[in-house]
Amino acid sequence: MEKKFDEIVNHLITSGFVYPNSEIYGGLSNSWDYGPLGVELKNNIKKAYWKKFVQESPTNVGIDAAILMNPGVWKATGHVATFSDPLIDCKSCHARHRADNLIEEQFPDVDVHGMTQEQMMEFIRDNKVKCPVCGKSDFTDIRQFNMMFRTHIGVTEASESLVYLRPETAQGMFVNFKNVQRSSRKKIPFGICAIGKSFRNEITPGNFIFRVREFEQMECEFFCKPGTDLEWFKYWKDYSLKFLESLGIGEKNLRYRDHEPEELAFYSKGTCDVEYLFPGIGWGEILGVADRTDYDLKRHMDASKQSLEYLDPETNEKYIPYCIEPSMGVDRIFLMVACEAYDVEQLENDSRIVMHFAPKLAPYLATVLPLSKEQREFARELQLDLVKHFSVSYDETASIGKRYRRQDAIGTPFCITVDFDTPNDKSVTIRNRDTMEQIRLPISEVRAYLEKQLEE
RNA sequence: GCACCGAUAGUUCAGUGGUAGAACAUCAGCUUCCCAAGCUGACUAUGCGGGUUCGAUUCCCGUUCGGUGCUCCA
Repeated sequence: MEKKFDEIVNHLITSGFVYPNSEIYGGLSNSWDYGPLGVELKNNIKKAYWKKFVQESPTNVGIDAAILMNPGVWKATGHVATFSDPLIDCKSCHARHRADNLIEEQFPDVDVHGMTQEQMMEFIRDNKVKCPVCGKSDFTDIRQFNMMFRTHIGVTEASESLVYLRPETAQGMFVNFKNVQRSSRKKIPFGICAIGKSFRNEITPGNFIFRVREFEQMECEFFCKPGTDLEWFKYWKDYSLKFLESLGIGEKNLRYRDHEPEELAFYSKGTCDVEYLFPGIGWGEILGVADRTDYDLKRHMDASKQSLEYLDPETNEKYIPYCIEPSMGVDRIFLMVACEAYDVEQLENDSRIVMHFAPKLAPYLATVLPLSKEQREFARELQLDLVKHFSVSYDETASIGKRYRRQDAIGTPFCITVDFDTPNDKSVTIRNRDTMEQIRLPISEVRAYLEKQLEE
């Protein structure tokens, strides 16, 4: 059955995965909260990332850097200057344009990049640059849209205390390059990973949690010797794609997309996205692997006057490492996993929603259900025993069939039923959501069984 | 940011310038017990703020949120 994006969103909102932010006050645009099920799923995604990129990687280590950083960081990287667009509106038809693009398109010989905002405005006025939509030349002033959120340290709002909410976690890794290298005694090549919130004042957010202003990133800055960057680029590209596949995403719904030279970010020599085919929306970026070269470390060296060079102990060579960055959005992976898992099963007279999460991602790995309330004690005891090791819920209301369906709708892979025989044979029935198979297992073996399912 | 469209229980949908209905869901009781059974009952809604009016959920204005298109996407 064809999946509909709106229905998936609706299911996520009504069943406790995601809520509209500050809803009782009318909400805050493009802000979402994660509910009881959502936070479990999200944590499981992050756990899977950490396992794959840090714990199972012989080269990588992790850090957790602060959201607020010395503003010098963002001046050095070019984010303060470049991370903003000079936008201009046509007074006649209200179309919005980028001032630099307008000039570039109509006067290809002019070097817009060297122009200040005032110079661009002057140029547009003097040369009667036209609005490509209506052809008139009547524009508002240029307004800078800096995408970095600002706040202040201290109680006074003096400009000296201006700080930014980080627009990417990456810089926490770059500025800690030396600390990590020294304290962990890592040799090039090695990587630093982090999971954390980033903030961007997007002009046009939308599509549920796909593009939001506050989001969570999982990034890795992998440092290698200049000249080896291309092969590492390919390595992390493949590694990242395999990671997504390990979350249960079908191969046919994933693809690589190389960035064209003109769409490359200001720091990047080459970028390749991995995209997912969202139902009803189309291909959307899930992660990007970028060759950031030595751009960041070099900028930080220049600005901080600190050496971030690496001394190769074998060759006694000194160099600034190149950096390959696989970067992905937790919220986008969340949405992708939910879309992939969502399924509407047609039955004879009605239908039911089934979320086919991989066991390691499911909000609840299992639930314990007493067949009738007579088995309540046994069932509770088993559940309390299992929650020491897994996320396991309990439900005793309504018929057993209805309870199975509830668990299907939130993607619980295993239902453990305590029945009339359990007190005698000390066994329970485990139902598999995907195969619908039921097996009878002694209570003492349930834990090992679930353990095994998690590994697969 | 601009233009257009929309907003009624948790969900899907009725309806009305004069007491807002249903189904499903949820909860409780009875009953049954391995895939949404049944019966009885309970809970819950006109996004927010103004205006017109004797009276507005309904008409008008603003706003918020969402959707679509444009623009943008480091």
